[in-house]
Amino acid sequence: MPEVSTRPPSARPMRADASRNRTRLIEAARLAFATHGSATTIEEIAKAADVGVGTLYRHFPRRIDLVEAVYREDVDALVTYAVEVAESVAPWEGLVEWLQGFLRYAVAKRTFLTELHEAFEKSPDLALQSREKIAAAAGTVLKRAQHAGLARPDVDQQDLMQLVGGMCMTRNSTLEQNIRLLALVLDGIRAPISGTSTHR
Amino acid sequence: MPEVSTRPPSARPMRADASRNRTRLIEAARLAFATHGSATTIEEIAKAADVGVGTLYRHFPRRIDLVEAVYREDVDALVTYAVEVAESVAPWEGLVEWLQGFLRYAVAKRTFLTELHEAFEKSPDLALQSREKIAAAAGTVLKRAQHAGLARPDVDQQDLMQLVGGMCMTRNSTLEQNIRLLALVLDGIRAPISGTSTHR
DNA sequence: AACTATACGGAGGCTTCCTCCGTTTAGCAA
DNA sequence: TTGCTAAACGGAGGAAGCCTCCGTATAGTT
Repeated sequence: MPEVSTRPPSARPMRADASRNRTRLIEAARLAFATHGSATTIEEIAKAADVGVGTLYRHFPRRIDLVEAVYREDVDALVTYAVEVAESVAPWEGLVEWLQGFLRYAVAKRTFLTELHEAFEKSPDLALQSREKIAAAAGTVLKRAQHAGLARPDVDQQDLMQLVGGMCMTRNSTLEQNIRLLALVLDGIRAPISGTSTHR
Repeated sequence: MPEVSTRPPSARPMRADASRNRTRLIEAARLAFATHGSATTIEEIAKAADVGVGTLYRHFPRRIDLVEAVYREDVDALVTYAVEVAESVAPWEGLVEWLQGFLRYAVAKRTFLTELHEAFEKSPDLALQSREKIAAAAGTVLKRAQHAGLARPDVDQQDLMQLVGGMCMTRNSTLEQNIRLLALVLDGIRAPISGTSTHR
């Protein structure tokens, strides 16, 4: 995991101080959002990173750019996790496990998700991009289960994430409740066993 | 539906001008939130109601109080709808119909829901109260289906609304997608038919 | 008609956002 | 090392929204 900037590689590489500040800003933002949610002020982040506001704005012209930088790493982690699961766990169990991992992430990052939700409102693009990545990850594990004949073929990753992602959006949901609801959803997704129903 | 204030009935009734302004403020807020979502400014609402900001703040000290006033009517309508459905439609079909009504509401009010979501963050109380009312409405239709043996008994109204409510929170969901997902959820909720599975 | 509790309005202070531009410095070349 | 300059820094200050405060107006009562 090289400490690399998110700039087009064509241009001259970023100056050392700039690159350093960029990193510190993202870390400061991550901490601040996790602590104060959407009540976080820009100045607060700049201060925590020991940098002037001007510098912050050059790196991240809009608040959402900062949110995105923080979020991107999380999304990548979820994608990686999907690949790992697909390589090491049986199809149906892999699907279940990844979805549970998703729920754990969502609950752990609750405070940050609030900020994220607001960011999505102003710039639908960010929502779209990350949504696609996550959907792709979900697709990885879902399709395996479908090919194995264990999940209904008429459900796609978009639907799945709309459902599972949605239930994380509500503030006062516990991990336990979400896991329980996931089980319900999975009952709806599981391919019907031909012949006798063995529900539960 | 009498045009009544939300004040404790013990005190002297509100002065006529005050009551009138209160009503106008709520209507202005409803329109503004529906149009501009959470970008709505307080001053904008006051102006639309043809009232000074001072007056607005006396009636609704916190932004959220205004949001709540608008929201309360919507919640009440959903509650009423649940009762109507319970009186005139068969148990399972009634459950389905009310939930579809809920989805229609959520999609139609999408812009307002954004504002609502932010309001919930700052004051969890509002979230709780209305959540309970909606859950009660859901309970009305859900319990009928359960008593008729058509819905799994181990699902409660909280879970149901967490699931169905959640999927409305995402910005880019269409009514069609939500209806489709609802069908999926209902498949998970429907009591298993003993003997042969007739899924789909 | 007079009285007063109740309500109104908007100027202004406060906070946060974001831009602009004078100052500093990293990195390079001689 | 020294000098040069493109790149980066920083924070003052204007813009915008939030909310309070208090002098003014009026509904409702006697």
